Amino acid sequence: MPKIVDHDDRRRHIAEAVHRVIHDRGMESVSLREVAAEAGMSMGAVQYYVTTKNHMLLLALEHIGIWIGNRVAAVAARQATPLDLLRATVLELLPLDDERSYLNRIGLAFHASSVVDDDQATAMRLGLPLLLSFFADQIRAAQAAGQLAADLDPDKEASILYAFAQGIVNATLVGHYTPDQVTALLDYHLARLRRA
Amino acid sequence: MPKIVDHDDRRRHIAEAVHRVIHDRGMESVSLREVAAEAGMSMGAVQYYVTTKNHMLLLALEHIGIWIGNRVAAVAARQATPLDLLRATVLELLPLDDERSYLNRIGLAFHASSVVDDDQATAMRLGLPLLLSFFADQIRAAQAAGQLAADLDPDKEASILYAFAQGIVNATLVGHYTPDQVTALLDYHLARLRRA
DNA sequence: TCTTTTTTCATGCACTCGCATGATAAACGC
DNA sequence: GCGTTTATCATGCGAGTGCATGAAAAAAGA
Repeated sequence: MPKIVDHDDRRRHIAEAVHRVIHDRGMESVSLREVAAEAGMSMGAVQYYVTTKNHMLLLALEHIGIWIGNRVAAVAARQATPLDLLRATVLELLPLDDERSYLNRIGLAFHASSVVDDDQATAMRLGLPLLLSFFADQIRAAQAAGQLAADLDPDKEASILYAFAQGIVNATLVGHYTPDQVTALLDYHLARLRRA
Repeated sequence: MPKIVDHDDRRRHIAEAVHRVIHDRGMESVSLREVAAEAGMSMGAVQYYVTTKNHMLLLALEHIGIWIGNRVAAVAARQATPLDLLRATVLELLPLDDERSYLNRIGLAFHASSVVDDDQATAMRLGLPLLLSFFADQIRAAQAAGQLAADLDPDKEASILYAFAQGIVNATLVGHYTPDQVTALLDYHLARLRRA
């Protein structure tokens, strides 16, 4: 039996190299050679695990989704009340520190790229309903616990909350908001939802 | 005296070709040759009006800003009350028909590109404060007219409204919302602002 | 017609791109 | 050791990249 390598590990290694290239030099700088150099392996080795450049990008997109999902799950496990959970989850999606900025830069790049690439768009849409229904569930729970006004439409509020977060991400990444302003905006909006 | 050409017209022609390339084939497909072909001129002619590829992109970005600004101004001139104006302006920014989708596709591409290019980011930030203060002014006017709750923070509401719009744009461009859903979400949010 | 100035164009250069190929290298049952 | 399978690598190919250059064309006053 021959040399055995952990393929998942290798793919993750490549995906992370793609992430760094996108973050540092932008989606336009992603090439097989550039990623190989960033990953510290030869271009041929990258090709062995990735059939095409598009495949490589899909891999990187998939890994971003998993990464964000894990972060959200980890934060969710730490919160007590539905409202805390909701707030913490939204904060987790915003570029409030280096790691979240890093994730959001890459996310925005893929967002734009997905507009033109159907496969990426399909992958992009995967996580969205999950997040929205998660938001809606927490809103419903918060209503049941008397933390949020009873007459709110949970699904619409979830969509608005997510859209708000995404819009803030866009604006912040081009340098328009500071983390403090972002947090203040979210809290202002959440405070509004407590009133009937 | 030699052949005289309207430079502004030529630049606009080039900028529009860039727009079409970005819309149809994505930011990655923008090249001097591709744009020249799209504009129906030789590559040398493009180079005569545009010193570098970056310059070409900045030109296209600038023209998008002007285009959107004109559309918003045109819509604004047509509305009666501050609240109608506010709603119509937000709707104007959303991808509710082909032309607005076209504009937003290009806008999103530049948004992502701006994260990595400082010059583009600077250009991108130009229009934002204008739009936000415009929103805030209309909110204040609507409050004065009794159309919106008096205890709203106009600046924060303006930021939230803009972020909401941008987030909806992102989600819609990857195929998540239909125009009807988008309009319903906006009206739901605006209705909330009427209550004290 | 000649000049002068503006505009256009074709072409060259050095480089990078995605992808394919064929030769090695590494690992381990036999 | 051998042989088989897995993994890695260097290299080549055609095409496309941004940018530079110098020649040609176009237009209108002299």
